[in-house]
Amino acid sequence: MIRVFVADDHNIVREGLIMVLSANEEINIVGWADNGASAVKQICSLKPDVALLDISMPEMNGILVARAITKDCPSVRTIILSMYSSREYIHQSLLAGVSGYLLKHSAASQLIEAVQYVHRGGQFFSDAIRDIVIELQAQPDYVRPNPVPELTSREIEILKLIAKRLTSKEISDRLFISTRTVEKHRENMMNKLDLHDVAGLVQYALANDIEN
Amino acid sequence: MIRVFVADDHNIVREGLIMVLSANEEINIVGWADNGASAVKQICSLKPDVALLDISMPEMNGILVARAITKDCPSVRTIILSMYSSREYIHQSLLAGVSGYLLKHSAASQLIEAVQYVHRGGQFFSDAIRDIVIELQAQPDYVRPNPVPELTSREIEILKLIAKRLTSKEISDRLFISTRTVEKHRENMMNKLDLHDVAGLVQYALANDIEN
DNA sequence: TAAAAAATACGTAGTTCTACGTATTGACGG
DNA sequence: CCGTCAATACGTAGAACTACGTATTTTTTA
Repeated sequence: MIRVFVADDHNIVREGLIMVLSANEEINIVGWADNGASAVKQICSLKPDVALLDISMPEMNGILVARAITKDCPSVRTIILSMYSSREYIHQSLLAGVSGYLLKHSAASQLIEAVQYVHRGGQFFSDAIRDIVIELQAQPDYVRPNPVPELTSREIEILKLIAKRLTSKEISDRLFISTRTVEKHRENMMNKLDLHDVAGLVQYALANDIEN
Repeated sequence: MIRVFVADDHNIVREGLIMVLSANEEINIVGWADNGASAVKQICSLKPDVALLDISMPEMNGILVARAITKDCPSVRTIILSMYSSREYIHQSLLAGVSGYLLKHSAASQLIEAVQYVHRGGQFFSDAIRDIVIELQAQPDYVRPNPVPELTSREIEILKLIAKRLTSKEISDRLFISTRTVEKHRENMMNKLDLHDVAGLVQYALANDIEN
């Protein structure tokens, strides 16, 4: 039996994943989570063989979860499950020590295959991203465990408003701080994330469930 | 038996949805599609009772599919399944004549419930969006079947570049046209879509699979 | 308690975008 | 052949953002 943990904040999607996985008699779902923090906590106590992690989750994204798992309970192998094949995500995932990266576009059979393969000690990547993985692993700086840039709570607060399309002026009015301060936070965030415009910040916010 | 059709381009997600739905003995999955165009074609020939439509799909997004279904085979009831609760999506969906709008955050049980409820002739909306629905339906202009704004091919071409974060200048250099022309296209798109900044355009592009 | 990080604020300069216009050309349909 | 639409281009004005700075206060942490 392969003991599997599933973390995805979209309930419908997660329950579907569990159904698909459970249909295979070799797989046993030992737990699930709908947010990153809870995933880390549970995974470290349940010690599943394989943890399937969605990237976009509240509290802590899947890549950060993988990083924490790799550090604190390296016996658990992690597979990232994502909608996006962005180079940056793949890079960060590799640095976080994942054993696989699957796209939600992949067939369900690949999901099973990936779990089995990774459980046997292999690495599994969707076709579409295999090339990128190889390329990244060949890079000399591959080892650099470039920490996923952390935003401060104030920055996140402001990012939420930016994601709602408020202007710096509107944000400063709402938070009773100066426009220049908002702009500075904006600037700091862009520096941390290596972004250069609002659209980038908004996308980052959406990709990391920084909303509401 | 309720005959259900599922359209979602993420294979893993779709197969999961089918598993979840099939587990209910009242529901029978009669078909599926991984893109909007194929969905329309199949739905109109299969005539399921209920069609579950993801918004973000290649070729044609779920809202456009719903619109086509409402027009060509109104006996089929449609439910939108989306990650986002954006006011605009909800508005467009209502105008497209959908019978329900579910968030992927909802529990799988809600999915079943929604299918059953809609099949019985009701409308089903996730909690988080019910308020918005009510508010929108109360608006005097609710009936206005504001056609989903169509972008011209040139506009889409430019939108792709905007989504890649090129500035108007960079785009104009690449397409050998004037910066002012690019800005005009930008302006026209924003008018059509009722958006007011780049981030909105980028999001629209992503939501409608206008990429690559 | 001393050092580091976070939040605050301001300056200046330049770039980019947004929102109003107008206008010409070519293509297509009626 | 006329009207409409798409694509092109330009003007002007102002708003908003980006990218460099510096600096003070508070909070957190080592």
